[in-house]
Amino acid sequence: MQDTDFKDTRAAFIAQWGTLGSNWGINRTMAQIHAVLMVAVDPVDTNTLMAELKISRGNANSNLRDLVGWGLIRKVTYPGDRKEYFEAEKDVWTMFCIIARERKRREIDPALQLLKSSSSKKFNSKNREQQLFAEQTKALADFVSTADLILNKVSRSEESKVLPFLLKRFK
Amino acid sequence: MQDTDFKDTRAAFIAQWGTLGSNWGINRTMAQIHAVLMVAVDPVDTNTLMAELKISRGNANSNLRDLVGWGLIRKVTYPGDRKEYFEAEKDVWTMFCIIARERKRREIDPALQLLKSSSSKKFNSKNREQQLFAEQTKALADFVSTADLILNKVSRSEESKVLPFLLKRFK
DNA sequence: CTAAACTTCCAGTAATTACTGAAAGTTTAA
DNA sequence: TTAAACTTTCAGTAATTACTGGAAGTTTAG
Repeated sequence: MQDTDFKDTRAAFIAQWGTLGSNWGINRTMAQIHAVLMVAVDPVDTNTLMAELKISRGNANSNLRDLVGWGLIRKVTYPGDRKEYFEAEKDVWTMFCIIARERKRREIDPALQLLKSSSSKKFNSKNREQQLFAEQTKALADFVSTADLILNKVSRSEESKVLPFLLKRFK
Repeated sequence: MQDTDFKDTRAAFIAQWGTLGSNWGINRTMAQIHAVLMVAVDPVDTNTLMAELKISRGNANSNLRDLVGWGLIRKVTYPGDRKEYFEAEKDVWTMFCIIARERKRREIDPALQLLKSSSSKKFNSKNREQQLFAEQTKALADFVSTADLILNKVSRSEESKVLPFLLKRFK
């Protein structure tokens, strides 16, 4: 493959990863930085990212901070070099587990708490509206709890144990 | 439960459902309309939604259209009444399957197509950068394919067959 | 201590996304 | 065929979210 073709392929991948992210509530730039780091042979410094993605220092800095916060990338420093470099977790299963756990913590847990507290109130059983509300929030709470439990457990398992098993069961 | 308390509980639920939606790339209003309809005893008309959520006719109309497009709600009309009413699919498992299938179709499929085409290019095996790119996009493509396959199969199963099984296996 | 090399913060601005409201369109009943 | 009752569209605007760039902060070497 020619270098120019490779550049195009790589650029398309980075762009698409950005789109995917933004469809799932993650900002485009953050997802793109992640994409660049995932396919980088060596750790990359801020200036290089700024140049590659044409973004400002502030933007790069804050998205890098967020990615470190997620645990999807880490800072790397070399002795005698003051610059910070960044490298991504490259193992796809590990990435999946990190994302699953973080989204659980940040979004599912609070929602679940509200669903549980909503559904466990003392409702007026003579009131059809209250009854339906109780039923529906209970059903949602149960579903989310169960899904959460499963995801939780799956994301603590080894890929080699979970995926082959699920595939066999559901393929 | 007093009516005023119930109103608060219901309002908190609707607000939270909106937040949850917006964290997952679905606009707040659309999620809130969905919440209102999920806990509504009878089908609801546009004017009622506009009043409850304090939104304009245009906003209500376009979000209702989108929800119908997702298959999460449907139009209901009554003979001799010109107004359109809307009711939500209330079964939680059915909702989950609808959402899973739609997001697959709209987002996963296109991403997967790019990942597959990226990873299957003829790379220069002497070039370390191209090699890593090939490996990484292949790993992503494989993972997404597998996850997609599983989700696909799960979302076509009956809740009563899937969840108890998964729970038993992973609890 | 001081300056160079770098990182972080943040007020202001740009870009994106969502919403409004009025006008145009549609359907139905008489 | 008309007008009332309703739905849809869309240009303009508001709200939200993301980004820029410079100023302030931090670290390190000499």
